Amino acid sequence: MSRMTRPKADRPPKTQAVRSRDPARTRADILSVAVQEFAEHGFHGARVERITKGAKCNARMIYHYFGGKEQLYLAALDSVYAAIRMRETQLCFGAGDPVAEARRLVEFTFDYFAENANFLKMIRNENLLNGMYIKRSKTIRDMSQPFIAAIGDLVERGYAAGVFRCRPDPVQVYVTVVALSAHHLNNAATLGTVVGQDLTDPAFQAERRAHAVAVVLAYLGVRTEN
Amino acid sequence: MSRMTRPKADRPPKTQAVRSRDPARTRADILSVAVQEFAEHGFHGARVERITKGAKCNARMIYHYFGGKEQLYLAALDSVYAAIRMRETQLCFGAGDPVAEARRLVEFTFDYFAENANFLKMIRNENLLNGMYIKRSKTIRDMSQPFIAAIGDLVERGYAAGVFRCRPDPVQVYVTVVALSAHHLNNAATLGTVVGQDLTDPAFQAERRAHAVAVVLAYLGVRTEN
DNA sequence: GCGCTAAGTAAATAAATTTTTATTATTTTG
DNA sequence: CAAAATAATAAAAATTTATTTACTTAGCGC
Repeated sequence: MSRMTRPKADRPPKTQAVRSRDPARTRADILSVAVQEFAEHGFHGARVERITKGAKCNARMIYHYFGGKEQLYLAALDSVYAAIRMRETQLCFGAGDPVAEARRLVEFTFDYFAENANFLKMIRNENLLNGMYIKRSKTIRDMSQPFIAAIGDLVERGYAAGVFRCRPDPVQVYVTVVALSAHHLNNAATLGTVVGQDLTDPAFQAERRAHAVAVVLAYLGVRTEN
Repeated sequence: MSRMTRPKADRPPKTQAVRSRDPARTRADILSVAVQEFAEHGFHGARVERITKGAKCNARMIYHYFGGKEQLYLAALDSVYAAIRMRETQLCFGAGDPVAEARRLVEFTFDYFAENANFLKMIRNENLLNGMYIKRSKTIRDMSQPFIAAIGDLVERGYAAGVFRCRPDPVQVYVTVVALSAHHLNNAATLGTVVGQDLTDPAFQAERRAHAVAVVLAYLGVRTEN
């Protein structure tokens, strides 16, 4: 009864932790949690309530900063693509031993997918939606062009040097590299059940990495007697 | 004339096409449409209303025959797995030229995925759900074991005969065959945007098929001078 | 300090989707 | 052929989920 700090007459004296005001941080928090949520559950499975819980903020903030669930999804998709684009520009292919470069190409792709699980998960969902949103994003469209061009160069150089024994379509090679690096992650649950192994196990992944490199090099006709 | 279909007095004389009673057909219709719906939109994106529309029946029927949306999803998943299991048992590997058999293995997998789009789509969604439901299905778990065992045999025979130059882990080979056959379909939307080609185009698919075979044979060390 | 703007909160609303209830009609069977 | 069983329908109810409204308050520039 005799509370020293008398609570508001018409409001329960909730000990609410008032979030300090920090627009940039709030926005970033929401986006970060949203990537996680959309990656984990897909667009339709994602719940804005879970996002607010995770970002420790109010649902209103999502509408304040992003406009709605859909726009938030788009922002999340853009953000994971921006991240990989940054990484891709860092490694510069073009010079050096074609065989070493080819190996590096596979290993980079493989490792990036393994380390950035959310990227593949976002993409898996985006494909479930038939690329509904990716088509809107101009920035995404032409981001991997240099990557594919680099593969084209690589193939030509390796063939000219006589270390590769074929000159395949760079697009096919690109798709193959990505497929070998991504499929076991994208389908870890079902494949794991079917083959009776845990595909997320580091030992399997290490084996898979070496296998992927071996497959690509063998296809290019590189001699690997060992 | 005594049986002139006189409309009920206390009910509007709606010209409703009364569905003839056929439990088996109704159930089958629902299941078939459900496979389509779940494949297209995933579990969370699927709408029971669309399923009833497609199956030309009432929502109540879904609960009548299956128990609910979740159980219907499980039935749909089982049904697509049952279909591929049936096909797999038909082609019997084991004898014959190892190289021809290996080629047949890749081509079968590739063609099955291409022709049965719903299978891959159901699986993609199931992985998005982290294999939540596949784990419950005992029948699915051990269905591909013979397939993998066949690959193991194939590898051994080919190696013994000297036509293969390595003896890889059958599981890795299996994952690779599936990856090469499935990834471009699973990611047609995003990959297509990124490489600027329509991956659903028959010409691309034909090229991809040949590529997949070439990659696997090259990896196994088969000489294909041509 | 003062007031204004925008960040933040709580709670209501609106919309959608799944699930049940109540009822009718058809087929099967004793 | 009557009665029981069950397939089918319409519509309501329950539930979940996204979005808005109305309001509060912190923090910044003056």
